[in-house]
This record gives sequence, structure tokens and C-alpha cells, in this order.
Amino acid sequence: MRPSITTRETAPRKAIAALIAERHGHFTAADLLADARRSNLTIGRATVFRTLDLFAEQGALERLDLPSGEHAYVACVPTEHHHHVVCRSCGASAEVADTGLQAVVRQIGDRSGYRIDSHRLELYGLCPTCRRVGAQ
Amino acid sequence: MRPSITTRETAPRKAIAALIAERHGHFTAADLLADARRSNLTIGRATVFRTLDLFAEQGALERLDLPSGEHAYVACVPTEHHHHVVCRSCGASAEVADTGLQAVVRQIGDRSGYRIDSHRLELYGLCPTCRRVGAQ
DNA sequence: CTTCATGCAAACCCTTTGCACGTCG
DNA sequence: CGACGTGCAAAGGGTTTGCATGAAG
Repeated sequence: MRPSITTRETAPRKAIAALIAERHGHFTAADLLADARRSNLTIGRATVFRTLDLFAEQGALERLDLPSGEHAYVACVPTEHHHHVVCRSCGASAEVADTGLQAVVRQIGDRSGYRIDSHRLELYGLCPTCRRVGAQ
Repeated sequence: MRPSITTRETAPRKAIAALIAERHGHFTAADLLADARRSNLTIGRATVFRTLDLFAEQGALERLDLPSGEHAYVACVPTEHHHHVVCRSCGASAEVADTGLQAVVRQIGDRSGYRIDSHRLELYGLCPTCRRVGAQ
């Protein structure tokens, strides 16, 4: 289906993938680096960045721009086009299909005269758990 | 209508506003700083950042996160909630109302269980002019 | 073996901060 | 005049790069 980017199965990459799997919400490169140090793994800063880029290209990660301007990542299954809902309290995130959004995008294209070929929708709020707990 | 944030009409602020007015598409803080130098204006780096923040708070600018991860700004009229369509060729941008998006957001909230309280939609494509010229 | 990935450190941004001076109102 | 804004330089983060070593296929 896909040209599958040529990459090697290296120890650092497996380690980083494992660290990501243990995380719940979104995380930054610095978070991962800290995780690695905590686990006594010797992984270079550069490797973390290079690997995050790689995973993002492969679709296993998606890069988010938080409202604060921070660059974060979330794990996601490389599936159809989708968007993320991010909890501003605990950082958890969920994937959502863009049902209905296609129509909105098309309409915006028509009205603006732009030929729209990509878009990003990011949603922020409180996840069910944090709602219940009453976090603000 | 609005508490109108208290600010002073200073020379640097007017100068920066003028530089912004001369720009067409989106721009970064570095762009503005370069503009200022080019015009032989003595404006400190810090002032540019502080002023951009100020304008953004006032609603005269909106901060965009380009797909590249760059932080850019676009001028906009401080009006209702809206979104921006950005031309990936020339950087021009247009404002669009979020007609229909409200419904999508509501639906996503229902399905995901999140209480969504803010969102960002950014659209990328080619503006009418670049389409005509055939830019890719 | 050959190619590709790593680690390290330095280099490079971009953005913020501390502080003394200038100025708007 | 008093509060607020400015410029400068330095600090602070985040991200990238150059290069020799090491591992993968």
C-alpha cells in the first residue's frame, strides 16, 4: 500500500517507541529525553529529535501545536485522516474522525476562492475523567 | 463594548503597526525585526515580541502555527471568532467565518465525551492568484 | 562490507528577562 | 511626576548540525 520508508530497527528507536507507549497524553521531546534518563538509557538528544521526526513521517505520531506554542506529539494509529481532542487539564487526547468537517472545508474553499489542500483542526477541553473530578 | 486594554501610543508601537500594514501575508517576529532594520528603525528585539503579544491580545493579530512549526502572525480585524486560510505559495491569508464548524465541534464533543471549550482550525492551500499563475 | 544511525558537543535559532533610562499622559 | 514602555545585553530553552564511531542488513 505504501512505499514504507526504509529504516533500521535500532536499539534507540525501540527504546523510544517503548517510552512513548508508556505515556498517556501528549508529550514533548524534552519529556521523552527525561524519561530516557530516568530509565538510565543513554540516548542522545539529537536521536530523540531525529526519531520523533521519523515516527511522525511514518504516521505513528502526530505533531501538535499547543495553544501555549509548545510543540508536542501524540501517538496515533496511522489511519485515515483524523484530528485530536486534547485535555487541557491532564493532557490526555483522543482521536476523532473528521466527519462533517470535509463539508465545512469544501464550503470554505468555495467562499474564499482558495484551493484548500490541507487543514489542521485541534480541539481543547476537558476529558471525561477531568470533568468528573471537577478540574477547571 | 470592551474593557479596552490600557496601552500607550508610543513611537515603536506605531512603527511596528506600520510595518505590519505593509506586509501582505503572514510573518514572523524575525521578519518584522528585519523590516525594522531595513528601514533604519531602532527597535529592540524584545519590543517586537512584546508588541506582537500586545496586538494579539487586542485582537489585531492572530498567531498561527504553520505546518513547519514556525510561529507566525497575521493581521485581522478584531471581529467574531474566525479562522484563517493561508496560501502556501505566497503566504497571503483570508479570514473565514466558522459557519458549520460549530456543529462539527459540538458533535465531536458528544462523541468523545470531552467538554470542548476551544479549537483552532487552520487551512492551507493556494490563493486565487497563485492558482491562476499555476504555482504548485 | 557499505550504508545508515548514534552520541556528543557545539552551534543556532527563537524568545524572555533584568535593569537603567526615557517618555507618555 | 509617576507609571509604563524601551533598548540592550545576557540568559534560557528548544532544535539542529558536524563528525568520528558503531551497528544493521
